[in-house]
Amino acid sequence: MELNQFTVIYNYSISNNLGKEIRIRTYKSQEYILTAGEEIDGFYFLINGRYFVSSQEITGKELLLRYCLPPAVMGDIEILEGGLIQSNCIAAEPCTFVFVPKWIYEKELKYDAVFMQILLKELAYKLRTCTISSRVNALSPTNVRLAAFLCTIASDSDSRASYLLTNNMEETAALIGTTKRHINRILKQWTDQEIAEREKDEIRILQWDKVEEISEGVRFE
Amino acid sequence: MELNQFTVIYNYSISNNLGKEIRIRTYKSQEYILTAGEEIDGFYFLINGRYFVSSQEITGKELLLRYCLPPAVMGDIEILEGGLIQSNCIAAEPCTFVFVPKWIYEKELKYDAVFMQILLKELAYKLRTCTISSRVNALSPTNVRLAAFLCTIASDSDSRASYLLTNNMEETAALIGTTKRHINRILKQWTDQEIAEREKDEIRILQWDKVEEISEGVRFE
DNA sequence: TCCTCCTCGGGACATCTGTCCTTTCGTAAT
DNA sequence: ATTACGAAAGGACAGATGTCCCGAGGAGGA
Repeated sequence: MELNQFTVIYNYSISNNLGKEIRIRTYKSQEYILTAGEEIDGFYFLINGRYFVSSQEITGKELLLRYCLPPAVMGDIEILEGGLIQSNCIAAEPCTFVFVPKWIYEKELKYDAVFMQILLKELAYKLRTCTISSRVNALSPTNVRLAAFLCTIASDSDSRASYLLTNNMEETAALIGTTKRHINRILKQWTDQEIAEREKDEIRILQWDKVEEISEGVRFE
Repeated sequence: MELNQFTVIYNYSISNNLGKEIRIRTYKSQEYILTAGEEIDGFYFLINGRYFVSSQEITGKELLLRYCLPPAVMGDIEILEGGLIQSNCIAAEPCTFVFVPKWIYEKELKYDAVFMQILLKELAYKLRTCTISSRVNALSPTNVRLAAFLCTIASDSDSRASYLLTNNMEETAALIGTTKRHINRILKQWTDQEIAEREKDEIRILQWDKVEEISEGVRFE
């Protein structure tokens, strides 16, 4: 898993006496890790926790782009293109990163095939999923997106029980490019049709086959 | 410009006697270069022409993702992630590519830092622009998107005369995630307000400052 | 010239979706 | 226990947007 990444960096750190330059950085839940518009200082390799990436319009509106689990890399676009930070990255739970300062990359890692392969895979993955969610958000109405979202998540983990927690609703809404209000509207329809039911602070899906059907086969992966 | 890419590949081709494996491939306007779901056979480096990339939903609906000018690379996601072709790539005008078979990449280029840097930059660029258009499409109403689109294009070339040709309308609509009908609706508003005017088969912007204003500062780059 | 076909602009309509606001409910402090 | 605050669900409304469709005009063939 994430050890691959760590291994590469670790090897470098000993073979080049750079161990003291590579740091572990930790963030509390909800803490901003990167802020759009600021200067990037290096690569961040997530080895523990979960963060989300959100992109902001000049107008202030915001779109949640994706959740990231280990292994994930922050800072790649910025360092490769030499620009400012593109998106806000916020810890969704306590997060631990291996931090590699930019100058180490410029001096050493830039010419390391293994390290570059890691970056390439990460970028290819991000680009593929970004393309998909862009397309899904643009083309499918919200109920399809919501169903597709649930099906996508459900195929990862397999506890097909209660995915939507009321707390997540706002984030879920942002992730599929809509509002909490509208999610509620759809959920109301579903509960009326007994596809789902509400409980204290969670929404339970009763008929996955219906949700599957609503999703029209659309997925986020 | 695109010679950088060609140079790397060219160097390899002589130093490794691979010249005969690297081919020039040409496509006619409107010809499919890559078709989603098929197997990828190598990298394609655009050295001449223009193509567009469109992504298709299972449902058949389609979203135009971007136009590509030289230098641009096709096949990166697929080869790096080892999957099938993700999107349709269609020549918008006659196109010339340098084609590098997959096995040459696997055997040689995979370990070449310069080649990998090219891929990294290309991927970073695509990811950045994909993120932006995803966000803009999701958050801004269509009139803002259209204005932003025009402003983005206008800042590239500088003939601020007649950007929207009636022929392009369908594509333009797909590119900003809407329908031709709706573009027409907006254009009607603009002509009523004398922001634009229609001519035979083109739309001329009369007041760029108004378009600028409508765009709310949103851009696709 | 006339007919046919095709495309384009735009009318009519339905519906999707966001915003604003009210009501309800639960929690925590007094 | 009571009160006050805040969060959540959902009603009402307006606006944005897609679909369907029709009439007009242009291009090409008979």
